[in-house]
Amino acid sequence: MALAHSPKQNRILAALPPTDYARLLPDLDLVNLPVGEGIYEPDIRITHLYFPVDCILARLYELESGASVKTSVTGNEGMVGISYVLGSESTSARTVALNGGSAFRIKAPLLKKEFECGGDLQRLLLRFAQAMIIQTEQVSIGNRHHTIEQRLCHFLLMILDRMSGNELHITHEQVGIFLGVRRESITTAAQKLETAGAIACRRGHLTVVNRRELEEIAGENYTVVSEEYERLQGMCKL
Amino acid sequence: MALAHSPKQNRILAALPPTDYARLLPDLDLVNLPVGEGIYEPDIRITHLYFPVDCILARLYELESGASVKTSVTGNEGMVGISYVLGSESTSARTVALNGGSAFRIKAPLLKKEFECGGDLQRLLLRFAQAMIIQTEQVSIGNRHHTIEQRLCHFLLMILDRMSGNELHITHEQVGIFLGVRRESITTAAQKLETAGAIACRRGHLTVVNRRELEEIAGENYTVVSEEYERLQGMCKL
DNA sequence: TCGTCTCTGTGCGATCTCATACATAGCTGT
DNA sequence: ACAGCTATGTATGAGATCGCACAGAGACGA
Repeated sequence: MALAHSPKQNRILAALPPTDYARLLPDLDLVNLPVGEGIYEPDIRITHLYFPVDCILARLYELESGASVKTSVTGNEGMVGISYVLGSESTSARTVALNGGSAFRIKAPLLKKEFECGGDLQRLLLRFAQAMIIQTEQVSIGNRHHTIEQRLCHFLLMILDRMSGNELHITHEQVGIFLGVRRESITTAAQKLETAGAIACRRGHLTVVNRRELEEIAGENYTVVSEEYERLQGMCKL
Repeated sequence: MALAHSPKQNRILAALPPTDYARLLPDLDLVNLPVGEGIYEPDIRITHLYFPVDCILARLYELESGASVKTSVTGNEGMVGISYVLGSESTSARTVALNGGSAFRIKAPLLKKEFECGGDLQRLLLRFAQAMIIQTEQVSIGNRHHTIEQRLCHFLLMILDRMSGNELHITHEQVGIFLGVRRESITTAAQKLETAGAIACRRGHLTVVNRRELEEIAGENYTVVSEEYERLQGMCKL
């Protein structure tokens, strides 16, 4: 059900034929992205693309009112900056590191050129774009029809699928920013999940102790996304 | 601000170089899609792709609970079934005709083959995919942070941009299905918009009489999407 | 013209979430 | 150990939306 976490390499890069990978390698820089680091800012030209290795990045919208909401998260199953490849040189969302870690960085035009060659890289990136659309849609559905508790479960599962271990270093406040709700609502929802035996909270930490329970509460919504990502993952295993 | 409606042809097809278009032409069937027609159903293999000419198609999710919500709409600025091109042979959403009309239909593998040649068609379709991501994200933001009244405005604007004329044949009930809210909520929201002089309602009809007012109420949300589509449209004018 | 069906309008209590305010608890550095 | 800061817990009233119930109004065929 979950993406198996394969540490220390990005899956798309790992799935490339050796010759393709070798051609990219000289242009790939391994960089460290600390938690909270802003990768892209609204309407600022995209210059580099990122292949997460063990970090998790989130696409975050901030409204004029101060309200915010994440639309998708990406770990080592994908690439950040896909919109550049699709033909947009900037977007109106921020991209921030939800979980710190390393990523391979490459100059955007270089990767786009490789993409346009139409080989496995293209195939993998398009597949990832599709998975991202599905994820974004599921978040949208959740925003409309699910309770905060359910959305919290979904959010935790998405993160869990993209990290090793089961302990998150994150505050209720930060979770609230991503889900677009108040900190107090997260506190309340987290308490319910704690009572249900799904998670354990400590100041600034959140540990998932019963993944199955989270899936139960999240409901059908999570299944759809994970299935789409499994198909993507299947390709990466080629 | 709005996509200018250019009747009787799909914009992506119109933007293709004559030779590319000529190559596709024999495989393009002009078909009529009546209102409510289901183009794709969940988990059913996609066999054909559609280039709307004067119909509007919506991507609609239906939950087990019976709740529903649309995630994006597509008119003659795009293609329906983009997920196939991106590598998914089915999706878990339905696609339905929100507004009846004609569309060019083509066998999916044929179009994909042409896409893989990497010319202008690829460039245009990727750009459209990007615009669709932005649209989906904006819908998601609205689902989280906007009132029903605002979302109704956004919805009407998205449709208005994709049709000729300003009168929609649609019931409150149907609008409710797309926005994922009760029929009564649409009635109430529509009344407010009518009082504000933005729209006029008759049984089964909804006429936009003051577009500017709708934009005003919809707020920043609409601007972002329309800007992205303007960029796409800019490419189609090439 | 009448009856029927669909669409629209309205009211009411329940629920979820918000905004605000304030209290407590856990780190951290001196 | 203590002060100060940050994170978490709790309470209250307001607002948006829901679910349900029912009333009127427009279309349409018998």
